[in-house]
Amino acid sequence: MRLTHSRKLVLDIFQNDNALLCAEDINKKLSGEAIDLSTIYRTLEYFTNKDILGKSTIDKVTYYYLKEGDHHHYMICTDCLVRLPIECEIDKMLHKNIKQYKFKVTSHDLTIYGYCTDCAKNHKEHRKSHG
Amino acid sequence: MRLTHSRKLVLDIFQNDNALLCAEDINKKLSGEAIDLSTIYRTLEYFTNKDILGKSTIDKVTYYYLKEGDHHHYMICTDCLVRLPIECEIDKMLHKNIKQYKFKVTSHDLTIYGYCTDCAKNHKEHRKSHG
DNA sequence: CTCGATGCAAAAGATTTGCACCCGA
DNA sequence: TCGGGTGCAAATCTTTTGCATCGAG
Repeated sequence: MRLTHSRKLVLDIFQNDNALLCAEDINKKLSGEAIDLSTIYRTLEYFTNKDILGKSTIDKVTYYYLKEGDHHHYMICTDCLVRLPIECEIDKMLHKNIKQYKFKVTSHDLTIYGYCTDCAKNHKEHRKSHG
Repeated sequence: MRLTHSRKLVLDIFQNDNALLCAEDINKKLSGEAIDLSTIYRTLEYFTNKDILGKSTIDKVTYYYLKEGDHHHYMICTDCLVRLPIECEIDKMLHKNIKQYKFKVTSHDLTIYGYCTDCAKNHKEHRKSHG
């Protein structure tokens, strides 16, 4: 494993910002020391193969995250895009389905959409002021 | 709702073939009576908004399916695209997260990916035959 | 020194959009 | 008739790839 300059930079970003990040996000966070987008993609692929990063696709865009711990799901506020992590109990939930169908699960996607406390409040006020 | 020629054709395809289909799949199945791809996309979007079709994304490609019944989630075989319906217990699973964060859920997406019994078997054989 | 890593530009592939024309209700 | 539907071409957007050069081990 070659620990090149680019790879260090990318890894640092994930370590300083424990979030879901897409290639473009990383590109922006590198404003000072630019890395080519294609290199970023290759680096993300590289770390994913090494099981250092995991990935999850939202709306045709692939987001990556540090694979410390289990996996991540979020409740996403569709107003302010804040992400609130949730504990995943999918495996438990699926248990009987998997048995019944003898299905071999390789991955799953789960995302919850809605409003966080603040945005829910604003929405109510907003709606009031409009009738 | 305007039931145009194109829309009838697309709907027919889903009714004759209860499967996951992407825009390109539909385009191919229309070999006789061609519809422009952009129209197919617009038609699929249209039916999705009308809640007649549901969609699910695999590998950056959006697949559509007839929405029989209200709230369905599926385990999808990424080899043969067969769909196995699963009972949704997300609300139960989220209960404590929602309380903790005071989050107002509006919707959620859940899809399970993996291999059905047959494809899992083929995969194993495939792997064997390659080493 | 060598081979993998990188930058650059261009390609690929799915999906969207602008616009003029067409057709179903 | 008229506003939504359609075809065509071009644009968009994310991601991938070819190739010459660079640099870590």
